[in-house]
Parts: sequence; C-alpha cells; structure tokens
Amino acid sequence: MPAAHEIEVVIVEDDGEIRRLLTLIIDGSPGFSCKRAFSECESAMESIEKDPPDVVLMDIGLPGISGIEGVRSLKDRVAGTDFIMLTIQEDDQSIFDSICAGATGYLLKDTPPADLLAAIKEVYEGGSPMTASIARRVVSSFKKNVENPLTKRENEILARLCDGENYRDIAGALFISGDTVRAHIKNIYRKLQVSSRAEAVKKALKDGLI
Amino acid sequence: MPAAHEIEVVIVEDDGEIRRLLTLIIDGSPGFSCKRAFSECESAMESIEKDPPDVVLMDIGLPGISGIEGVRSLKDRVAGTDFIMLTIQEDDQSIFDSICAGATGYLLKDTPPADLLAAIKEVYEGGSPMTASIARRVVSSFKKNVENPLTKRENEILARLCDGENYRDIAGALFISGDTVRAHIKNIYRKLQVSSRAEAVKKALKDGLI
DNA sequence: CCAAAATTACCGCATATGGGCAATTGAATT
DNA sequence: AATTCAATTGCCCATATGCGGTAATTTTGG
Repeated sequence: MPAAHEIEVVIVEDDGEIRRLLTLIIDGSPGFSCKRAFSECESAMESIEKDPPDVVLMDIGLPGISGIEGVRSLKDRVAGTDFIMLTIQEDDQSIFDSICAGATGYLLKDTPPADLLAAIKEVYEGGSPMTASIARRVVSSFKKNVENPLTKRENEILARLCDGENYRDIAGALFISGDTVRAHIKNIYRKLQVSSRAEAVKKALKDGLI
Repeated sequence: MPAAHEIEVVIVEDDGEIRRLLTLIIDGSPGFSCKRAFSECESAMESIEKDPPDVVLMDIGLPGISGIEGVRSLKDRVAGTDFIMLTIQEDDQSIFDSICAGATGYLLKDTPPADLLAAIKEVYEGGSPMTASIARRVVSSFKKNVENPLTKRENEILARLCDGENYRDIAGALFISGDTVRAHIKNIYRKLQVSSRAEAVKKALKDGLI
C-alpha cells in the first residue's frame, strides 16, 4: 500500500452516479488515490482546508456554493492544491470565471477515464490541461483586436494619462506647453469616443492600447 | 498529388539547418505540405500576405523584424492563418508578447517531429498547442491574486468611477450626498494607494477589483 | 504637389476633482 | 461596559479638468 507518491484527489460533484464513477476510476488506478468525495461545497471546503489534497476535481454546477466560488475562497488558503473544473459543456463565461478564480484545468464530464487521469497527472506536474477549443479561447482572449487609432504622440500622452500625470507634468516631460497637451487629449478623447480621463484609461487598458 | 486537404505550412526560421530539417519533416509527412521557407520576416510577410497558408511556423529570434512583430502585423491581414511560435527556451515575456500579438501556439524548437506535426494539426483544428508549463503560466496570469480591501459601498463607487461617472451622478444613483461620495473616494484612494481617478481606474482594472 | 492630418500654441470659463478637517453611527474588541 | 476603529456623512477651498473656439507650422499620403 504505497502512499508517498500517490496523487491524492478529492472530488466534489453533486451527481451521486458520476461521483461514484469518478471515485472508482481514480482510486482504482495505480498512482492515484481518492478517499474523499463530497456532494456539495460546504463540507468539502472544510475538509480540503483541514487536509489539503494534491488535486481537487470540482463540479461547476453545484447546489449552494458554486464550484467557482469554492475555488475562489479555497485557492488562496491551500496554495499547494490544484483545482480542475468539471462541466457538462463549454461555456465561455464559466471558463473565464473559473480560471480567474484560480482553477488550473478545465475538463468536460464526458472525458474518457484515461484522459481524466492524464489531466490529473498533468496539473500535478505543473501543467494546465484543457480541451483544445478552451485553450484556443483562453489564448484568443489575449489578442489585441482593436487597432490603435492614435498617433505616436497621442499614445505617449495616453500612457501618461493612465499613470495619473497631470497636464503640467506631461507638458514638462514632453517639452511642450500645457495647452498643447490639452489639445492632444481632446483629440484622444474624440478618437476613443470618451469624454473623461477615467473612460480613456479604461478603454486604453481594455483594448490594450498601451 | 493531393492538395485539397493538405495543411499548407510556411516556415520562417533564420537557422538554415533547422529550416531545412523542419521543411523536410513537414513536407515529407502525409497530410502536410511545406513549399515555402524563409530566413527572415520581410520577404516571408510579403509571400504570406499574397498567398496565406494554413499555418506559419515562426521563429521568435529573427534578425531584422522579429517574429513577434511579424505576427502582429500579419495576423489582422490574414485572419485565416494560424501562427505557431518556435523558440529555443521558454521566456515569460516572449510568450505573452507572442500571444498578445496573435500567435496561437507556442513550441520549443526541440519538440519531437511527431509532436510538431500534432501541434500543427491541432492549431489547424482550432486548438492552441503549447507546453504544459506555458499553459500553466498563461492560465495563472488570469488569477486575481489581490484580495479586495474595499467595502461594499466603496466597490460600488469604484465601479462607477471607472465608468467615468461624476460625483453628482454617483451621489444621485446611491441616494447620498456628493460630499459623501467624495469622502468614500478619498478612502478608496488611500486603500489603493493612489491619488487620482485615473490611477484608481488603472489599479481596479489591473487587479480585477471590478 | 496638394490636401489632410498631426503637432504645436493660446484664451476663457464652468465644473469636476483632490486634500484637509470634523461629526455621527455601528461594529468589533477588549 | 468601555473603547477603538472603520464606515458613513458633511463642508470649504485651491486647483485640475473638460469644452469651445482659433490658428500656425510640420508631416504624411495620395
């Protein structure tokens, strides 16, 4: 009965059938161990915090505290534990909410047993298993898809606007008059279709203009 | 000589040896075709834009225009083409610059031929192949690791600050006086360690406070 | 080469903003 | 029960900001 090198897994899944099945697959495979399985988040969270496993398979659609909320509050307290979300179908919002909450992997419930075990092993070894289409969505979300309508000078000023510099300081740094800075900023606002510094900063950051 | 279902690949790689090797591997494999290989970005970009292939293997460390720059300017013009970056070693900055530029995959140059072909096939089918550790880094970058120091009221006001609402409108929406709004904002600034709306917006967006 | 856009600059004005000071309430801790 | 601290509310003032208008010079693109 080896224990040292087994990957300890905890399952949180409300469907009793699926929970039993997952437990059997994992606990029955060499190198893996699953002695704890929960049907809801509350008791699972208590147990996980008390005795952190290596990996948690977390259902997204749980009654009560959702799996995403569970990950959010647990992730900071059990830093060494990785979370793999389980879901029926891919849903953009759930995916991003999950990874923002701290989930490391994202799998569909109908993932074949062999792939499931491979995914658990992969997170344990520092990877982030996910389906091909989810990976693409995650990567695509980084892409700056708005082409920058501003000139070089305007971008320079926008960057300083975002840092909270006032007109006078910007003027001093760029060796132009404060009024010229204002003129540029008017043009920036017009091109970004905003009418205040706050909105400009928001747009600049969201669209990756700086 | 089948053409319809072959994945057409273009290689941009300055090392002649590696370029030849990659070309041989790809063009010699059924289902893949590589008739164009370049040693630098300039001519590659011209050719790729004129006749867009399915996939481009792009070296990151190119003389002249870098591979990242190449992807950045090409990606918007040849929407149907996917880019896989090739690199000697994993480097956080290069990885994120690449995916922000529009690269879909990210592989090490010592990737075995079989894995290379699998990766090309994967991007062609809508995935985003990358090494396990890169996937982890990409996913980790989403994690909100700053816990929110603001009260409910302050968060509500911060959200409106980010939308560029002025004090009076915020006051009206929350049924409090403008002066109270200002007081809250002062506390928000103190907690976020900023001293202007622009900086607060930037911090809120960067740290995922809203 | 010419037209359009970018960059520079100035004026005036109404309002928004940030900083300092202070009081009350409510929750938490001692 | 006493006390402390955070949250909420409020006011005054100097300055920053946004907006409207005008205009000269330089750069860019067709």
